[in-house]
This record gives sequence, C-alpha cells and structure tokens, in this order.
Amino acid sequence: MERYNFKIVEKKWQKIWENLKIFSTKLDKNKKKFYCLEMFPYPSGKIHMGHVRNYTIGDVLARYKSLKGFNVLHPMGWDSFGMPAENAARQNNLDPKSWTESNIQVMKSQLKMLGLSIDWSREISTCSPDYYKHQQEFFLELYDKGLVYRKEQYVNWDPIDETVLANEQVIDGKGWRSGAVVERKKLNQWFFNISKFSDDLLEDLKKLDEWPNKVKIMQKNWLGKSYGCEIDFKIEGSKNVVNIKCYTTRPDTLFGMSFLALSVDHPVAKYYENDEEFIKFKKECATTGTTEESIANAEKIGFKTNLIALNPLDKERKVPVYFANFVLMDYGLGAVFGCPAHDQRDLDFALKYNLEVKTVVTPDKNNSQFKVEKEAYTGPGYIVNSSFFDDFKCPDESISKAIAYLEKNNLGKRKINFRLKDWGVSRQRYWGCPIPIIYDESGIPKKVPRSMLPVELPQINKMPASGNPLDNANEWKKVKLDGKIYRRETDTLDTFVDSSWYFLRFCSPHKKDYGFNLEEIKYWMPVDQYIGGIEHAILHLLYSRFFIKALSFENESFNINEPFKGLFTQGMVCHETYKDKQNNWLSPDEVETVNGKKFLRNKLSEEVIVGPSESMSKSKKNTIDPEKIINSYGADAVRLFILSDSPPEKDIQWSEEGIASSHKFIQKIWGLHLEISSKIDKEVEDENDQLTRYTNKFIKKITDNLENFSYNVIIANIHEMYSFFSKEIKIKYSKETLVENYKKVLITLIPIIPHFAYEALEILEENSSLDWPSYDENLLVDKIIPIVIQINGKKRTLIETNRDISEEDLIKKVMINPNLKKYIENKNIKKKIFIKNKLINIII
RNA sequence: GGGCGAAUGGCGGAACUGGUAGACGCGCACGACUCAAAAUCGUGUUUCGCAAGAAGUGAGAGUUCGAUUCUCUCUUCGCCCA
Repeated sequence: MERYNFKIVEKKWQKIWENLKIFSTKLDKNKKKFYCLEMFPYPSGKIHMGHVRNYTIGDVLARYKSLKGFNVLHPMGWDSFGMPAENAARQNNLDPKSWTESNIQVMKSQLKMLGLSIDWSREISTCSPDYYKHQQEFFLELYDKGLVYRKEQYVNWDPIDETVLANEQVIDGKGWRSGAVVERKKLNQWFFNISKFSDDLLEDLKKLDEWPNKVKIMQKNWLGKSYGCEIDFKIEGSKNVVNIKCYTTRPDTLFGMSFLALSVDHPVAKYYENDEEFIKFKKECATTGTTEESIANAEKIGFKTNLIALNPLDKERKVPVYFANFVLMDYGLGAVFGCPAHDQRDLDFALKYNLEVKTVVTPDKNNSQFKVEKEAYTGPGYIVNSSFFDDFKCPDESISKAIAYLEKNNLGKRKINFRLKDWGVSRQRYWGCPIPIIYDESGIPKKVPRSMLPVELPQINKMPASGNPLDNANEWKKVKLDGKIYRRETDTLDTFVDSSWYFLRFCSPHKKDYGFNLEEIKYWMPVDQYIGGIEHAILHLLYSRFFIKALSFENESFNINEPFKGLFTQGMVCHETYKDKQNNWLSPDEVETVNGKKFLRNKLSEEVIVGPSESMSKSKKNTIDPEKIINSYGADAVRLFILSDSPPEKDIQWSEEGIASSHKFIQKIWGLHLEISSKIDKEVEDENDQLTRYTNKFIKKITDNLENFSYNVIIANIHEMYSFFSKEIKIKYSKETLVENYKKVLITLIPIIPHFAYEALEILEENSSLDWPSYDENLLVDKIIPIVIQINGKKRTLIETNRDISEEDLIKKVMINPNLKKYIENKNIKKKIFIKNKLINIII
C-alpha cells in the first residue's frame, strides 16, 4: 500500500490555497456573512500548543461555515505591543521592535504550517504606526466626547529600576527584578470613563445569549452593582469638619454602629498632615500594597482621631472616628460606618480597639439571647435592639425600610454604586502606543492635531538598563506648534486598548484615513464567533465592549452595541510533569518510557518521578513544541488529536500515544481511500441502501456536533465511519454509490483534516464546487428498530421489530419471547408503560 | 468567607427534551503474521461470578413505571471574586 505522505500533500495544498487566495474575503451583500475570530496572539517567540488548540477550533468553524455557503471573514494579526518585548530587548541588548518583528515572522510561518484558512491579506500588527495611528485618532475622539480625563493615582514604584510596576510584577511587596521594596507613588495619569457605561455594560450582558454563563457572571460581579444609601453623619470635636458622608449597603444595621472609618486619602486627612503619628500611620498603610486582596488579608489597623460622629438615628449615641487601612478612597466615598456585629472586617477592628459590639440582627425572632461575639453574623433574620427598626425582616425589607426612613427625614439618600472603577490607560513604558497629547510650558494638556498623527515612537537601538527611554528622548519630546514649544506626553497606552478595537480594523485593514470603513463594519460586525481563553473573561472582553459603546456614544451612524455575538472559551493544554531525584523539572524529551515506566533518557537506570498533568508552562518544562510535532506527524494529525480527546471548553491532556494514534488513523483512512478509489465499476444487482442510510446519519451527526462545538465527538463519529465503511465496502456496491457517499464524507472531513480531504477529493476527480452535504430526513429513520423491554423498570431484553408497532402487537411479541417467559408467566400485569418506538415497561 | 462549575471503567471521555450507561480513543490481555522483535491486523476489556445472574455514573435521601440526567443534604476538586 502506498503510504500517505503528509509532508508532500500538506505543502502542496498550502501552496495551492495561498496561490489561489481562496481564503481572502470581500464584502458581498448577496451572501450571508460569518465573522469568525480567534484572540490574536502576542508574538512571544514561537507558537505553543495553546495557540494550536485555539486556532484549530476556530479553523474548524471557519471552514465549516464557508462550506455552508457563508461569506467567512477569518483574519489574523498580532497583539504586538507589551512588556515582554522590553524585557527581552534588555536581556538580549537589542530593541523591542526588531525582537517583535522577528518573532512575528517565525510565528506566522508556524501558523501557516497548520493549514489554517486565514485571510492573511488582512494581517495587522498593533505595533505598526499604520495601526496605532487610528488608535490615537480614537483617543482624541473619546477626548472630545469627554470620555477621557486626567487624574492623580497611585502606582507601584520600583525605586531601583526607576520604573512603574504592574501589580503582577510586585512579589511580596518587592519589585520582581530589582527586589527593592515597592513604594506607592502618586502620578498624573489618563483615564477612560468606563464607569459612565456601567449600567449599559451590565444591562447588555442580558442580550449576550451566545456567551457562556460563567463569563457573564464574572463580568456582572466585576461591575458590582450595589443598591445602598449615602448617609450624612454630623461630626463633633473639630471646627473644620462638620459632617462626613458614608456609603453603605446596610443602612438597616445603623443602630449597631460603633465607629466611623475613613480612608487615609479621605479629604479630612488634610487636617492631620502635620501630625507625626498620622504620617507614620499613613506610611504603614502604604506598605500593604494596592490590590484589594492584599488589603483584605492585611491586619486591620486604625488611627484614632479626635472626631466624634453622631448616629443620625439616635443623636445620643456618639462614636469615635478612625482612619483605617481597609477603607479605600476609590470605592464609594472613602468612608464607612462600622457595625462590628454584622461584618467580619468591622468586628476584627472593633475587637482590636475595644469598641462596642452591638447585635442588631438575630437569625431567629424568638431567640432574644442571640449575641455576636467572635464571629460576625451576616445571614438573614430580623432586626433587634434598633428602636423603630425592630422586627423588620432582614435583609430585603429592613434595607428598603431603612432607606425610606433616612430619605424621608433628610438623613440620607438612596444611591446605586458600582465596584467598577475607571480604566487607567497610562503606562510608563516605551513599547506601547504613544498618547497623542502635548503639554505647554505650564503643563496644560493639548491634543496633537490630527494632521500630525501618527505620533510615532522614536527609534532606539537598545533598551536602557532602567527607566523609560521616552523620558530621555529629548528631541522627540520637543514639539513645535504655532510657534510655541510643547512637551510630549511620555506615557503610552495600556495594551488592552490595542486589543479593544482590532476586530474593527480587520474589516478594513488597509483604510488610510480612518480606523475602519463604516459600510464594511456594518456588514461584518459583530463578530459571530469569538474564541479564546477564559483568562480574558473580564478585562479584555469588558474593555472591548466599552470601546464599542464609547465609539457609538453620540454617534448615531455607528450603531453597534456589542462587539462579540458569540463567545467560546477553550480549555488549556496540559501535560504530565516530570522530576528527577534531585527534584529538578524534566522536559518530556528527557524522559523515555520502558514497559510503562518512565526513565531518564540518557540514564535508563534512573526512574523519573511522574507528577500530575498540568497546564503547559516553561517553568515546569512540560511544554511540547508544535513545530516539531507537525514535522514528525503532520498538521492534520495534530489538528485531529488536539480536537479528539476532550471537549474544547475543557482542559486537554497532550500525550505522545494520542498524537501517534491520530497519525496512524490518518494512514488508515488513506488505506480506505485507496480501496474505494481503485474499485472497478461493475454492474451490481439488488444493491441495498445501508451505505446511503449510514452516510445520511453520519452527516446529520457531524453537522449537529459542529453546531454544538462537540468537536471531540466528531472525531469519534469519524472513527465509527471508518470502521463501518471498511466493513461495508466488502459488500457489493456499485462504484457510483460508493463514491457518491464517500465523497460526502470527505467533504465533512475538510474542517478537521483539510489537507487530507482535499487530496482525496482531487484523486476522485471531484472538481465541482464543494458544498456541505445535506441529509435526507426520510433516510434517517429505520424500518426495523430495537425496542427495550423492561420488567419493573429493569431492562430485560431487546426486541427487533417494525417501526411504529402498536402496544398490542408488541405485547404479543413479549408474551411469546422465551427470554421473558420466566418473568411474566403466572404473574398479574398491573400496569404497562408504552413509549412508541422506544420501550415498554411491564409492572407486575 | 461568597459565587460558579465539575465528579461516569486503569485513563481521556460519550449518552437527544427523564427511557438500552460506558460510544470513540488510549492503555492492557490474548491471538495471527515473524527465526525473533517492531510495525500491522484480529478478538476481548465496568465490577463480582464458572455460569445463570447481581451490583454499578462521588456519598446519602427524595420525586418517578423508569434518574448519569430533576430536587434536597453532604464530601472532594477546579475556577473566579474577596
């Protein structure tokens, strides 16, 4: 048998597809469009198995939709700005641009090896001025709409590297590279007013019925809408401070208040700026870090002021006012009242500073003895010890009645609050999109005129050891405009901005005067199916949704609400982990299997410690290089395996046995192919229709499973098809019948193993246009079917019988069935449950 | 601490709206080919049992003629938020 040579065949078809430009797409209003998009990669060096999985899943869908007759847009680009390029450039003594560009070349050729149906004529790269020019235009557009503003915010500052650190670069309060203790530093930064759209972002989630529920819930929690109340507290003890406003979601526990806590950044803090003790306390707070989690886990500490807050419901109750490290200025109003009995954080604080703990909610109305001591009670119940709030049902009734009371008496105001904060887009980095802003001598910002866009990054030869090169690019920083000298903004945009609109750019990638062509995005948008990792469930997807809303804000011609109609989140690719006796990680290449046990490849006497299968990562050395695998097994085998073992939304375990078996299977269907294509055409009398019936069912299964993303089941269907066909073709069929069915099967294989399928179709001299095969509903139903016979709900046997048999006729058959005799004989039949064409259950 | 999800053979997993549990693959066993091995092909493979049969989808209950599927309680694991 002639073996299938994937090396020749795959190269051949990739070349044909490229030369014929069959994947390049044009706007065609007569055809229904389908926009299939996978999250574009960061060009980090080489592709990894995660990319292979992501892009294979997308390619299956794109090729399927295209065979279905859709006008498919399936583009690819590069998310090519970002910190790794700066780090790599520092390490290798070169500049981020050339590092990035050479990575793109490598990864592009690797992606091409996979045989993806990508329209490469639409390729974009976010670090190209052709791309970021339009991003700068959008920035100015949002600026004009009042959606961009500047304010001071704290950043993590590394005093040794003289650089701003992202949260993930701060490890145990120290800079990841320098090890220096990170400081909190206030900087003027640019913000997008995403919180303006909080309600829209929340409301429109309801429309996204093709998104995983999980992602919608995560976004909902992130937006964090809460219904509460602003309460005005009268303050005694200072002539400067007469009142402080607090936001609370639990005004019903106001009678349990025993202190008021302020953020150290609260406006009231200015009266303590000269207090040495306060300065010391503020410094101590600064070491806790800026993430919500580190604040939550830190010990609760406070600084007692001389202020006294009056409980608005009972002026006789006066409580101390503290500054506390667990109150954040950017949530609510930077001030909260503490009710220790019903909030664990408040309770920790109260116990530390010996403050009153007054129980005001009881879980049980009849239990007057209930008293909170070491553990706050946050569950439902009834209000107690609260004067005219007593007996309110907690929480729903009590909260709404409390708010109503406070509003009526002018003590507070109903208020909705969101957890979502505005999006800080300034990054003190070189390798990002320059912010198109200049400052005059007095520091007043001014937009760079459109005619001067793009603001291009200055060329550098290598990254300096520390600091941002833009700060030192004196020539670049200086701008002459209308006879005046301006200084450029040296911050660049967060790379999440780059990826917030790239899907629009794909619709008109070559348009010079604007980021997109309205007619084209009206045809292509929204993305019908977006595919990527769950790690982007919140930020990237939320920012993209915001960006679309910001573009459509005050712009009626841009009437897109949501960028992604369907979302699919694929699982990770995992592999076993290996360690030697010295506890060093080993890569799969260093391990050899002998008789089911794993040994060191170069020292077969030493057994390897096999760890659990974990997501592939360089640090655990359990990565597999896709290029190597493609070279030894072929792209089709890789595609087949990456789809076969697990549902696409779950994690998959990469295994050597698995990929080898996929490769073998392709050889096996090639054998089937040779057998069918070499059949001699003979007259066949009385040909049965089993093959045609089977093919019909097969097409239905594949089609249904493609629609449901049950790609792993499709592979199982193909295995079944193989074994059915190999047996069935031994029975006499005319070549015509054989080829007709087999051809349909081959077309369904195109999305999965395209090179193989095209090669096989070509040998069959099938030059007609390729359309997704339809199935005949009539042929899906069999005339003879098995019916389950149950006695007392237990399956006893199967009876093969005509379809649509009546209950009476079936009972007759049951009665004479020898296997059933012993169960029914001399028994009283109490009841019969008959489900047509499925089963009969006889109760005795 | 809260939210969401999951749990099916030795392993990955399949099972339509409650109706034949374990498809398909891996692994394993046996057989064929071979001097032998690899490769390939064939057969078998939930557990207990020689068999008839019985048990069986994390544990326990419930609804139902019938539950992997629906409800409740619990256990373990994963993810997200804190």
